Amino acid sequence: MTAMLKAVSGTNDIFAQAREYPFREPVFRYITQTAEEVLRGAGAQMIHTPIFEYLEVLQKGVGLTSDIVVKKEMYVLEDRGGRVLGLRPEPTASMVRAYNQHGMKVWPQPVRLFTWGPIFRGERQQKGRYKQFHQVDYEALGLSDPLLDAEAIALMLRIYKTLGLKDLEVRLGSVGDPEDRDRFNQYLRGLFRPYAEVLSEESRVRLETNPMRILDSKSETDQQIVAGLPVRPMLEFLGDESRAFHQKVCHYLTQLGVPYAIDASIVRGLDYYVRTAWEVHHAKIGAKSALGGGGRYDGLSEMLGGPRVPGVGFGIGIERVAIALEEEGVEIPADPSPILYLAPLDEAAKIEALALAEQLRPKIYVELGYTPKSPRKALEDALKKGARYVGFLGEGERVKGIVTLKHLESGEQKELEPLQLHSLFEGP
RNA sequence: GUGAGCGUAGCUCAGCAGGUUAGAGCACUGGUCUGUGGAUCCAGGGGUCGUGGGUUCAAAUCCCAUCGCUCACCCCA
Repeated sequence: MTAMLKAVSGTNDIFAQAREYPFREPVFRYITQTAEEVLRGAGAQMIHTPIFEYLEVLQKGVGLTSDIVVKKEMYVLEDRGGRVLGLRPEPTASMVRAYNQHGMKVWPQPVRLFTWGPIFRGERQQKGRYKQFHQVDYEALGLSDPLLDAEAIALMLRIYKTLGLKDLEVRLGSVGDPEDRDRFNQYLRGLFRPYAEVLSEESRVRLETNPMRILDSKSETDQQIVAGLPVRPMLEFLGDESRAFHQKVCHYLTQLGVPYAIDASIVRGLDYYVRTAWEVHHAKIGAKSALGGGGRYDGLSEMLGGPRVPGVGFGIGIERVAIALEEEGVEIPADPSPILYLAPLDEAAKIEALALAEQLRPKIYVELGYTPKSPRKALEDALKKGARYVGFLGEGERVKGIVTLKHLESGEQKELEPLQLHSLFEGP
C-alpha cells in the first residue's frame, strides 16, 4: 500500500477554505488585485516571465556570493540536452533579461514593469518563510534618477496602505557603488585581520572574498567579535556621487510626505544592488517582519550580457502581507454569492437544470444542485450557498413547462416560463 | 546548518498508571419531514492510532529507531 503523497513541506495550497488565513485564495487575490490596481494606475505595465530561466541568468542576477547561491538555496534542474535551468529565487533578473531580449531600451524610458507570481528558495520552512512563496514585483528600468527610487518606495507603501495596513516602517539605506563597497571591504579587512585566527573558517575565507558577509555570520564566535568591535556602517563609506544620490532620495521622500527611517545596517542579500536599498517592516508580525524590500541595481543588465541599464524596483512578499493583514484584522471583501440556485428534483431534471443554468449564466451567477433531492434539502443547500433565488425543476414543472422560482428572503414564490425567467434576470 | 515541540477520522481533539470490536464534536450522506427554510432527533460512510521494530498473554498507551509536520535561531519575502 502506497502512503498518500503530500505536498512538499514549505509549499502551500492556496484555496478559499484553507485553514490558515494567509493561504486563503480570496486573501491572495485581494492582495494581487490591489497591487495591480495601484501599479497600473501609476503607469506600470504587467509582464509575466517564466518561473524558470537558464541558471546563468539567475546566478548572475543574484550574485555569486549571495546566500542564495552560497547556501545552495536555488532549485536547479536539467533541461533536455543538458542545459541547466533554475527556478527563480527572485524575479528581477528575469525582468531585466526580458527588457534586454525585447529591445525595450528603444522604448520611452523609463520602462516600468510589474508582475506577481511564485518564487522558489530551498530553505527550511517556518512562519512567513516558505520554499515556494509569492511576490508582487515592480521594476523601473532605463533611467538612473533618484526620483524613480522615491516613486518606487511611495508606490510600495501605497499598496500596503490601500490594503489596509498600518504600523509600517520604511527602513532606508544605501549600499553604495562598487567602489564604495571596495573601500568598506578594505576597512573591514583591516578591522578583522587581527582576528583572522579566531574567526570561523567560513569567515576567514570571506575576509578575502567578501568581508561584508562576516557582519552577518551565523557563527557565534564571529558574532561576538563583531559585537566587540566599533564597526562603522557602510553608509559612512559612500562616495560623493552615491551620497548625493542617497540624499536626493531622502529629500524626495520628505517632499512626498513619505515617512522613513535611515537604517545603516541594511545590507542586501543579493549582490547586484547598488545605492538605494530599503525594507518595509510591520510592527505586528514579529521576527519575520519584512513585508518587502527593494533597491537599485544599475549593474545587473551588464552582468546578463546586455547594455548598461540602470534599474530600481521592489518585491512584496504576498504571504507576509497576508499575515500582517490577519494580525490587523483586515476584512477581505466577500466573494459574490449565487443569484440563482437551480435544484433538480428528479433524475430527468438534472440535464434540464444544467441547460437552463448555461442559458442564464452569461447574465447571472447560477449554482446548480447536481444531485436530485427533496425540496427541503435543496432549499437548505441554496441557503448554505447564500443564493438569492431557488429554482425548482421537477415532475410538476416539466408537465407545465415552467420553473418554480422562490425568492429566499421574502419567501415569495411564482411559476415562470423560461422566457419570463430570462427577462427577470435581464438586468438594467 | 542548529535547537525545541507535536503526529489518533476531512477538521478540532479526547482516550495513554497496558485489557474485548478505538471515541466525541464539527463536516458529509440519508431518514425523521412522500414537493418547500439552515432546527431537532436517529442512522450511515469515513481510522492498518505517522512508519518499522522491541517488551508483554495483551500496545493508540511503555521502550528504541525512523519518517513527517510545526515553530524558533540565521537570513530575509
